[in-house]
Amino acid sequence: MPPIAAPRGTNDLLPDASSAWRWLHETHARVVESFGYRLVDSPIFEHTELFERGVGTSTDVVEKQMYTFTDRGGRSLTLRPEGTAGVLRAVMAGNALAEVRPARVHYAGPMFRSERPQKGRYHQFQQVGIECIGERAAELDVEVIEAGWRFITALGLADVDIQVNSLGDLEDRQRFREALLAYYRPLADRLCDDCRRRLEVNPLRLLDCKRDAAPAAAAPLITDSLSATSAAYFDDVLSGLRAAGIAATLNPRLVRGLDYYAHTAFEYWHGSLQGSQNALGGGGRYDGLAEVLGFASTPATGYALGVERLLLVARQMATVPPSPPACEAVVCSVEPPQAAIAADLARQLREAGLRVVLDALDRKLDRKLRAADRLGASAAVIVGEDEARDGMATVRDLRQRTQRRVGVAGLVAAVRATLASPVAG
RNA sequence: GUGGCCAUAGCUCAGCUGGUUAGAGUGCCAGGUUGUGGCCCUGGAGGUCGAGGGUUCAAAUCCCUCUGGCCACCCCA
Repeated sequence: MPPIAAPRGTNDLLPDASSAWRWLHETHARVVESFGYRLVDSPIFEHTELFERGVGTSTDVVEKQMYTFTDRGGRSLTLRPEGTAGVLRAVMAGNALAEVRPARVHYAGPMFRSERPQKGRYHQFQQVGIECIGERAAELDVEVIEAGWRFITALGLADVDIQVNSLGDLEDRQRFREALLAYYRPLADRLCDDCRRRLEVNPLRLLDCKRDAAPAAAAPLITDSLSATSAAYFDDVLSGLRAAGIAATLNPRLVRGLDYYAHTAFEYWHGSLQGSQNALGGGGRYDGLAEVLGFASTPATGYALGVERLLLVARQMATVPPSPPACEAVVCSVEPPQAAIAADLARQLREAGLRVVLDALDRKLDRKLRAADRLGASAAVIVGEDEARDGMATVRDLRQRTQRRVGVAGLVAAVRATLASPVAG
């Protein structure tokens, strides 16, 4: 019988990988908390309706990418395909806005989409994100874009390309959609299959056809359809970005098709990401979402970033810090009779706050010291027959290859001193 | 969901147009005499060649199906 494999499109995080993840999550929390964002967590599954309404029934995500199941009460539940809808629901349901407005929250966790897996795209993937809920103001859009940019920069990823656009409000977009259709309909015969489908389903997507860029070149731009108010709002965002010293590329073809999106839309691009996965993540203003979910109309803005993609680039750029060693010290017995003493010394060191591995296995000391090396320990505590008899322990500095014998009472101090000693070479 | 490439030891890979007991490096375990490591030497364990079926005297090698990975597209993080 073949061993059971991991399900398709999932990843196991073994220790080296998970330390990279911890680094990323801690960096994200540190950066966005410096902007006053606080951590929230919402369920990994929700009522299917939340995503049908919150992501949009006609989108691919909802049409064919959701992991949906029926629970024992006959309710339809879905593993979350994205974070915003659930976090917004949680914040609104918890009435957090009654306390502080806007509410600034961040989150991190797994999302699920059953798309064909590829590098940087999985069935279960992780996102980190922030949401700023409760006010419509250009400066908040700028704040969100800046926070994401600072985070990516803190990971050591240079050359991030921020793409921004404005989708205007609902009326602007309606007007634009008509202009777009008026332009594209006469060209229908010359469009690729995908684009003919987009013409019906999601006209805004026509603009970034990858097969034939020619039709889009002369197409109308949303920026030309913006009302004076919307245009002014967008100008405020752009000048805010400039004032914050953030270089952003104006991209009039950057779109989001859903009705509850409004005004600012943006993506973080990185040159080393190829083809269809050029974005590290993106975000924008979604003033209409709360209402769609049945809550009081509430403006909001936020971003979501793909952890696998960030790490893909970080590994490529070699900015991921090395995994910390498993422990600081290894306690080795020399022969089986000293095993109990060694275990006791290990316990004392742990109680003093050190990270300690006990090696009381029945094998030769040289193997134990070699294993201690591989664990990355800086110190070894050796207990043999002599030490046991005299109530002593040998504390060895594995980096400097020096050692001294100390009384058991002075062990913690001696190990601490060894760990604090400078690394040779 | 559509199309293409791929799948050999824990890891990285070799194995010519089908031919006997499938190899290397690395890692792992052990030994190089008495309780001292990152190097070196020696030995050992570990693979039903992704799974199932077919062609053949003979399949890791050819054919089909499935599973998984990668790439392009759709879409997205």
